[in-house]
Amino acid sequence: MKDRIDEQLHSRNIKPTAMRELVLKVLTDQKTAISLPELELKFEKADKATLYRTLKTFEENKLIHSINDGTASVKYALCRESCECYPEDLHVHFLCTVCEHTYCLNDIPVPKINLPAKFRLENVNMVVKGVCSNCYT
Amino acid sequence: MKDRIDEQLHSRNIKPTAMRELVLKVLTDQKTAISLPELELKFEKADKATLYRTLKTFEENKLIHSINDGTASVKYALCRESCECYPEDLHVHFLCTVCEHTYCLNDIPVPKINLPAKFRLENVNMVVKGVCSNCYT
DNA sequence: ATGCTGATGCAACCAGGTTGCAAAGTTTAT
DNA sequence: ATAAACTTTGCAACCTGGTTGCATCAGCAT
Ligand SMILES: [Mn+2]
Ligand SMILES: [Mn+2]
Ligand SMILES: [Zn+2]
Ligand SMILES: [Zn+2]
Repeated sequence: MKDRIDEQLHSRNIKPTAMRELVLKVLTDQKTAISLPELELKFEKADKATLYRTLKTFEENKLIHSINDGTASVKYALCRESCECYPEDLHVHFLCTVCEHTYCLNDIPVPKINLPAKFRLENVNMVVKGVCSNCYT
Repeated sequence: MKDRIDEQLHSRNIKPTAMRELVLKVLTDQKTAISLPELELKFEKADKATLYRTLKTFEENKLIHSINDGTASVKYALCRESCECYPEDLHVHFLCTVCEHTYCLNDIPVPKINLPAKFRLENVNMVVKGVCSNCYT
């Protein structure tokens, strides 16, 4: 288990500290994306700033990606093994208005957009809001 | 001028107060979307809470729509005359990473997405980040 | 004029995010 | 082995955008 975690960290050139292993473990166990405040709650006693910087490190090294779902807090989720966060790697996200969970729709790539002349695309954030299958009536 | 403004307010069932006229005037003159903090700066002396509530009223009545571009602050821009903010009315937004302006790409509708089974779509926020034509090198 | 309703202004508050700095831990050089 | 250099952590403080409670004010109906 720990081996697998450390391997993941190593593959993204992140030094495996105790804190980082714990955070990555939490992220791995998540089925939906998690925010910094939510992450704090996963620990008995953990420093917000450290978690914040851990997430930043993870994101900079493309171990995780951030999602702006329009709620108060940014969510984070693991990148796939092969992900380099290029526009063509991106997928759609889904925010359920009932359970408030944010899903990575890994199988749904962000559609290609034809921008006006002389607009250069670098990144895309596409979030669909609605009701998820768990909350479906 | 004022006639036009009041007409717009009236068409969305918003009582035309002095404050609202001023705010709508600012929004009309904007070429790019504007945030609450930016809106505050447009006035010599204006109350944040009032502006906040004005924007909320405008949004609830579909005179404006909000844009979550991933920056610290939510942006607002006028809806088109015919807009009812249904999913099929939505367009793509563009955040320039150089000038930091957020554009409504009114001519680019948000592409239709096929969600997984039993996911119901209610709304979509699609923001492209990159370099705009003004900042294009 | 009087009273009702909604809009405004002010102040205080809240939460997420961010930073400075010193202590602790790790790596590298001598 | 020891010291120096660098990285990570923990704590506290701070900033900012957003939000709310409440008293006052303006407009409209009676
Ligand atoms: Mn995702
Ligand atoms: Mn728009
Ligand atoms: Zn749900
Ligand atoms: Zn630009």
